[in-house]
Amino acid sequence: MKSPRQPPELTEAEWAIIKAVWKREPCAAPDIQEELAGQKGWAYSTVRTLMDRMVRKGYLVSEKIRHMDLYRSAVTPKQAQKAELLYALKHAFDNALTPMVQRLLETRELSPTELEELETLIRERRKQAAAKKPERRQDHEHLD
Amino acid sequence: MKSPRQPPELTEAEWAIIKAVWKREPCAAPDIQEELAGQKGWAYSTVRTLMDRMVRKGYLVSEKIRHMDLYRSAVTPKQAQKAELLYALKHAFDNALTPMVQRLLETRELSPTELEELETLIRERRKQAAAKKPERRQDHEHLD
DNA sequence: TTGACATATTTACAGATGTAAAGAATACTT
DNA sequence: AAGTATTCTTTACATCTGTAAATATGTCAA
Repeated sequence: MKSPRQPPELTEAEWAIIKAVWKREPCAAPDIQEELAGQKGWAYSTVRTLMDRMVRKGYLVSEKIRHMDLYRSAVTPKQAQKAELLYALKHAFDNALTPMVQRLLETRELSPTELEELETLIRERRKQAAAKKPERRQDHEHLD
Repeated sequence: MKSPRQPPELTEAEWAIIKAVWKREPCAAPDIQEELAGQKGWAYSTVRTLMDRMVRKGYLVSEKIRHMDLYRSAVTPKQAQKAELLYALKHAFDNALTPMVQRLLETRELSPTELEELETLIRERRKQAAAKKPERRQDHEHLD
């Protein structure tokens, strides 16, 4: 037996699908087929199969409206992104966050703007952390 | 046909293997089997199969020394980490780096130390970038 | 040389994934 | 009502992954 990449752990094809769903939900399979026709050129049945499998996995939900199946996402972008990051963090970096960011910075040339954004990001965090210093953290707005 | 997650794109099992190889290379399959016996409890033949597949995929190389097969990694940790990051960056974040870091910061509670490390990291980068400002970038020590 | 080990090779098999054709059902148009 | 377009359902199949038993083969100690 295998432990399938925990909660949302998407494959490349699944990422394509769910991104299209996020963009147009609630939506029918043919919508997604069209949406992806350009990049993927998948046949309707392909898209459909993928979507139904994703329903079984809990990434999407579908409900039948008369003759049609309507799909919606069952995970938010946030959740899916987080899962992807956790996967990388765990396997490629043994959960060490700093090295991960470091490698990320080396991964491609950053524009001054990006660097600035990042610095601001971190500084904000630091301010926050400092502010709520005396608190027993563990539960914040982690409702995603 | 399918485009297999470009260059090094490792599965969970493969990550386990290659990390063990990095730790002990050059090494024989039984070494790795032992090394992972604890966490994974894989049979020798399992480890062996995985390793040989990884050779075919170009993640490892092996050479026969008399009666034994010696394995080495064919990709560096850096390369593998980078590939993993690129995968996440591309699929989960549409190549937008800042959002990725942002999500990463929300992904778990960061210690003040970590935050400080991160800030330093970015500041260093910024300094570098500023220094070599007038250069036509595109080619640095990106030999990984 | 004969076992006993250590190591390698072959073969298997279930489940996941990528991809889709063909056939069935429903709805829309004229 | 018949034909056409739309959507769904079934079935298929190759490849990849996780997992390993069984078998063979080379090595070394007695």
